[in-house]
Amino acid sequence: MEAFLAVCRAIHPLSEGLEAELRRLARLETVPARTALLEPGSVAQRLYFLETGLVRGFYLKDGKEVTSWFMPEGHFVISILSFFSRQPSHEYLQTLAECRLWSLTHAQVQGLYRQFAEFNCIGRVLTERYYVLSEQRALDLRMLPAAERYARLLRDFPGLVQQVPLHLLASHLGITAETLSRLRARRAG
Amino acid sequence: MEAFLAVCRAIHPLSEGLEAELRRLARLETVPARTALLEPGSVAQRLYFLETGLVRGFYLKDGKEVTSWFMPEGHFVISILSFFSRQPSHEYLQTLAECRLWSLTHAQVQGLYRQFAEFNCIGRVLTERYYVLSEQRALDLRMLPAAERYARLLRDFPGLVQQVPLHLLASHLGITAETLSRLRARRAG
DNA sequence: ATCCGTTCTTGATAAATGTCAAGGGATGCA
DNA sequence: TGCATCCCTTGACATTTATCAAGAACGGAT
Repeated sequence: MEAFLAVCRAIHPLSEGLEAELRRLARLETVPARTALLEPGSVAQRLYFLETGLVRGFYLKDGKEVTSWFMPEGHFVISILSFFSRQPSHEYLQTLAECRLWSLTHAQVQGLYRQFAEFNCIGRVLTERYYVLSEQRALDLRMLPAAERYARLLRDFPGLVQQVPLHLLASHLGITAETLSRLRARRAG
Repeated sequence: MEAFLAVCRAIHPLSEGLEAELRRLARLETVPARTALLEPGSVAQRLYFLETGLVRGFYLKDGKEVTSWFMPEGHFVISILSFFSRQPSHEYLQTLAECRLWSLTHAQVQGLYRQFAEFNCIGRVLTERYYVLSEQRALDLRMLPAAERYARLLRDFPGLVQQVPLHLLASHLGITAETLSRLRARRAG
């Protein structure tokens, strides 16, 4: 809870009322690895803050899983498309390790926006921040060769290679597990 | 100007003070086709609202232009990465037709956020909205075959094919002009 | 200790797409 | 009118990556 509040506070001071509401509304849950936080067909109802653990988002393409992102602890976790557009998701959210999660419902978040003007500033800055990360990911996927994308993933998420199986990394990089395996063999990395 | 204000008003009512400031600060310019609004190396200083015309964003990859997006009239136009992260851009913004543009500097936008709490709500909702569009684009690029991406581009931007040369469309779809040409020959579209 | 499933690697082959090159057709300008 | 340029198409070929298949290495469960 403190980590979550600290992220908000770093953007804009929290009024007493807002902090109290956040503490009152936020729900804590601890879930084991390989738990689904969201499944296709349902509308994303909760905004999660990942205190500890690791989460990924993925889609199915021709029956196979394509990992769209990984999110480490200290970050917010949602399906952007479903949570913001209020449409049924095509995306899965899944824990990759035991996770400690704080969450608010979509309705609660909207209520906080109405009740506390300052919360709009926090929401705006957070949205901008994750938008930038998302654009950078999309750009990398588009502009860099697979080997370089792998190198950056290693740089940006050291330890991820130890935590998740290779085929998840491969699908995130936009290549098959076989291609990634050969890539590593060539570069001895 | 009215189109710009209408988009804002549809999200949150504008106080007299905010509307007056927007009218006072916003700068109008009319520029011919093929004008650069942003070039690599400089930090994006302005947030544009495109009243009429057509704009694209593109990068250079191995010396060749890769179009990352097109934006039609009635929309906001910025380099997300440069404007939000305040880093020198790698992206070009370029008009594809004569454009009528209203714009605010980054400093002006930040000032409005500080001065008018309601503006944070507008900024938040707009950021969410474009974030969703960006995610959907990235997802399409990743999950759909090239032919389907082309079909959707035709659907989402009817008229674009008449306005811009084929190789711009191709690079936006993530394929070469030759491949797109063959694709159209096969499907007779 | 053994069995079983998962992960990772490697090889052979196929499919998709890129690259290079050439040519036709439209457009604008001298 | 003629020329230059740009746009689009098509062909031949190279390259990249996927697909299919097999097997080795590892760990957990019984």
